[in-house]
Amino acid sequence: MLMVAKSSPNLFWASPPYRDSKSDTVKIPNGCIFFKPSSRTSLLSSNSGCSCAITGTSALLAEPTSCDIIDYNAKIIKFCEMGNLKNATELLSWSQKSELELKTYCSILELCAEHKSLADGRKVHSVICANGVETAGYLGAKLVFMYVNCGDLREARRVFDKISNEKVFLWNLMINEYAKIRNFREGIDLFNKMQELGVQPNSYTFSSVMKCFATLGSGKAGENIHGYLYKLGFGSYNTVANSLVALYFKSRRVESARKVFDELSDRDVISWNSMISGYASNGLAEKGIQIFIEMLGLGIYMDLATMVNVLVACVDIGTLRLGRSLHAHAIKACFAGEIKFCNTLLDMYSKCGDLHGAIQVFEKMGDRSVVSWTSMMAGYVREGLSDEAIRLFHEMERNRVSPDIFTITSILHACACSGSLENGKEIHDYIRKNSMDSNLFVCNALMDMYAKCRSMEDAHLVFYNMPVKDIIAWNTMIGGYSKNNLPNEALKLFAEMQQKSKPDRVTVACVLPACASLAALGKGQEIHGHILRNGYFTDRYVVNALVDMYVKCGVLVLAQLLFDMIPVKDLISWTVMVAGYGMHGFGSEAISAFDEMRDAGIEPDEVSFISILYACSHSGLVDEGWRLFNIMRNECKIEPKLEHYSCMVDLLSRTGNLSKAYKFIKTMPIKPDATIWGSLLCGCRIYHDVELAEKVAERVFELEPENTGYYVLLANIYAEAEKWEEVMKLRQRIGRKGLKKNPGCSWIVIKGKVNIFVAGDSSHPQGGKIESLLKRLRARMKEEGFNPKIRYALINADDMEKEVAVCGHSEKLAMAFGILSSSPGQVIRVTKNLRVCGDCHEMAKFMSKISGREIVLRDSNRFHHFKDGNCSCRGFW
DNA sequence: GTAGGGTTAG
Repeated sequence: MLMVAKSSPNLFWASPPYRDSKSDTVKIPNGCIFFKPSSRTSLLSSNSGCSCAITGTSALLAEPTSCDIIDYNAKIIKFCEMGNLKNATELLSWSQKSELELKTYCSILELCAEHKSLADGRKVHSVICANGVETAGYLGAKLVFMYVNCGDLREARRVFDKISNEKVFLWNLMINEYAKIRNFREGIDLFNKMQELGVQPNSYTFSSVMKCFATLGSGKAGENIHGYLYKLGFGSYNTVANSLVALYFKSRRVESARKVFDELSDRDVISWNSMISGYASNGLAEKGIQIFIEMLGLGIYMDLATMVNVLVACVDIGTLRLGRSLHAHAIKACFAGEIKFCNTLLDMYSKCGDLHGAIQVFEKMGDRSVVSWTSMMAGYVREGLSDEAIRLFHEMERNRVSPDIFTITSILHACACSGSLENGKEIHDYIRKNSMDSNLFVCNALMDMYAKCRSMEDAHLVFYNMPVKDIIAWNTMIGGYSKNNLPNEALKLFAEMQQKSKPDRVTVACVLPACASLAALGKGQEIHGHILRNGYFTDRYVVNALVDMYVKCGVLVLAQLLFDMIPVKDLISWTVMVAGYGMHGFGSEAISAFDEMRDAGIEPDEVSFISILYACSHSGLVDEGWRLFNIMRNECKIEPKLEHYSCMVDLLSRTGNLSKAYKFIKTMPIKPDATIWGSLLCGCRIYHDVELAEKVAERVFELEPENTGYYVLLANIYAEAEKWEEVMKLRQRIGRKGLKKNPGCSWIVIKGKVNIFVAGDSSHPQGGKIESLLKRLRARMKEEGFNPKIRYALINADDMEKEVAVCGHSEKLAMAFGILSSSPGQVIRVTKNLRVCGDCHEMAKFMSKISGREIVLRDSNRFHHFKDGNCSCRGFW
C-alpha cells in the first residue's frame, strides 16, 4: 500500500513546514525556527539588532525629568511591541489616568494574553478600574480575550456578561473555551443566547459549538445543527464541514460523517485526517487505513497529523507491520525528528507489544517532552515492568521535566501494579504540593493505587474528599473493598451509590465478588435482576462474575445453567466453572470441563491449574491429579508454584499417601510453607499416623509459631491415640506462648437478614430454642446409633479440655436456627469462616436425614451438601 | 483535525 508513496516521494512523504499554533512560530524541518511576521518582530528586524533594543529599553525607562514631555502612551506601546511586559506594566502604573489612551490599555492587554500572564493582566485590569475607564465596548473585549488566554474563564465570563456583545468573535472565543474545558452545556447555552440576541453565527461559531454537541454525544442535535447551518449557507465551508464530520464521528454516526465527507467538493487535508481519526475512534481502524490509501492514490498533500492519525489506527488494528513501514517512510520524509510523530510512534510500538521498539524510539529522540516520558512509563507498566517505570519517573525529574496530570496517573498506576505503597505516598505528596488533588483522573488513580496497595483507609480518605465523584470513583472504591476482602464495606458503598448515581456494568462486576464472598445469595440475585434489566449479560466480566457468585453461594445448578448460556466462553469462564465443580465435590465434571476447554483451544494458565488440581484433591482423584500436574509442567510449560504443590500435597494426604506426600514435599524445588506441611498434618490425623505427625508438626511450628490451629491439631492427634501425656506437654507449651485463637463464626440469611453466630454464643434471641433443638437431636442421634464422633472435637482451642458431647460450634447453631426459622422444603444455606468441625459435620448429616431438609454448608475450603444423611464431600475435606 | 492517563471477572 505504500508503493504509491515510493513512486512520488516528494508529493507524499516530504515533510512540509507546518504551523505550530501554540508558539506562533513556523518550524522548518532542519530545525531553524523563524518567528511569524508580526508587528513586534518587524520592529526588531527594522532595528539593527537586539543590542539596540536593549539600549532602547534603558533609555525608555530612564527617570523622567521635569523638562521632558513624556508620551507615556508611545513608550508603553513601544515596550509592548518589543515584548517587554515587565517594563510596560511598570510604566503603566507610573502614568496618570488623564495621560493614557484606550489603545495603550489594549496593547498591554494583548501582550498579557500573549505571555499568558494572568498576574500582569489582573494588574492592568485593576489600573483600568481604578482609572474609571469605560470597559463596555472595545476595551472589555480585550479584557475578555486576555482572561481567556490567561486561563481564567470565570473572570472572562464576568467581564463578558457586562459588555455589549455584538461582535461574533467574542462569542466564538467563549464558546470555544467552554468546549476546551469540557463545559459543553455552557458552550451550547452561549450559542443559544447569541442567537436570541440576534448575533449572526459564522463558520467559526459552528466549528466551536459543534465540539460541544459532539462530546455530548447528541446525534440528534447534530442533525438539527446540520440543517441549520446549511440553511445559513455555511455548508460549503470546509472548516464547517470538517467540524460536522467530527461531530458525527463523536456521536458515533459513522454513516452521516461519511455522507458529509462524500458531498464535500473542496476537501482539504483536515477533511481526510478527520476521516482517518474518525474511523479509528469508532473501532473501524481498517476503514481509516483505506481512506489513507485512497488519499495516497489521489496525491493528496499529507501532513504530520495524517501520520499521527494513521499510527493511532495501527494501534487499533494491533499490527506492527504497517506501523513499522510508516516509521521507515517517516525517516525518509524527515518526520522522524518531529516530537509529536515520535511520541505517537513510541506509543504505537509499546501498545502493539514491541517494548523494545518503543525504547529505541525513546532513546533516539533528541527532544523529549513530558508526553514522551509518560508514554514510555506507560509502556513499561503495560509489560509489567512497574519498577522500571518508577525509575524512569525519577530520571525524568532529574532531567527537569515537570510531570503533568497524565504523568501522575501513569506513575500511580505503576505504583499500583508493583504494590509500592511507599512510592505511591510520595506521589500523593507531590500531588498535594502541586494542587492536583482536585482532578478527577488523579483522584481515581490515587484510590486505585491505595486499593491495590491494600490500604483502603487511604483510598477512602481520597474518596471522601473528592468534590465530584464520577462512576469510576465509585467503582474503584467498591472494587477495592471487594478485592481487599471487605465485602460488607463493598455492599454498603454499593447501596449508597444507588442513591446517588446509576451503577453500570463495571459496578456490577465489582460488587458481585462481595456477594460471592459473603455467600449473599439474595443480594446476588437482586444484582442478577439488574443485569437482565440493563442488558449487561453480554459483558464477559459481568457474566463470569455472576457465574462465580452462584458457585460460591452454593447454587451450582444455576451457575451451570448460566455458564452454558455464555456464547463465547473465555479462560475465566472455564476456570470459574472448573473451580465450581471442584468445591462442590464434582471432580470428574471438573476434569471433563477442563478437557473441553483445552479442546476448544483455550490454553490453561496457572490459576486454572490451581482450580483443577484443587478439584482433584476434593474428590480424591489421585491419578488424574498426577496426570494434570504433569501436563502443566511438560505440555503447558508452567512452572508449578506453591499453590500447585499445596494442592498435590493435599491430594496425597487426603487419600492416605502420607509417605508419598512427605517425599513430595522433600523434593520440592521451592521452600514449602506452613499450609503445605499443615495439609500433611491433617492427613496424619485422618490416618492416625502419630509418628509422622510429630515430625511434620515441628516443621509447621517453626514456620508459623503463632498459629493456634496447628497445636490444636496435633493435640487432637495425640488425644485420638490416647497419648494423654503428650497432650499435657503440648498444653503446657501452648500455655507458655499465650496463643491467640482465630474465632470461628457462621452465618445464615433468613428473610434478608444476616444472622451471625460465634462458638458457644447463646445471646441470639432464639438461643434457648436452638439449644433445646440441638439437645433433642443429640439424643435422637444416640438412639438411632448415629454415634457422635467425639474424637473430632476432643480438644478445644479455648481450654484444651476434653469437650463434652454437646459442642456449641457456630455452624451447628446456625444450622439449627435455619431449621427453626425457615419453612419445610427450603434449602438451608450456612457459611462458615473456618473449616467445618468434624462433629458438626456428622450432626449435619443427621439433621438432613431427620428433618428431610437439604443443608448447604460452605466452609473456608469447600461446599458440603447434606441430604438424606449423606454429604457430597464423601469425606474429602 | 493531530501524541500520553483513571474503574471490571477466576
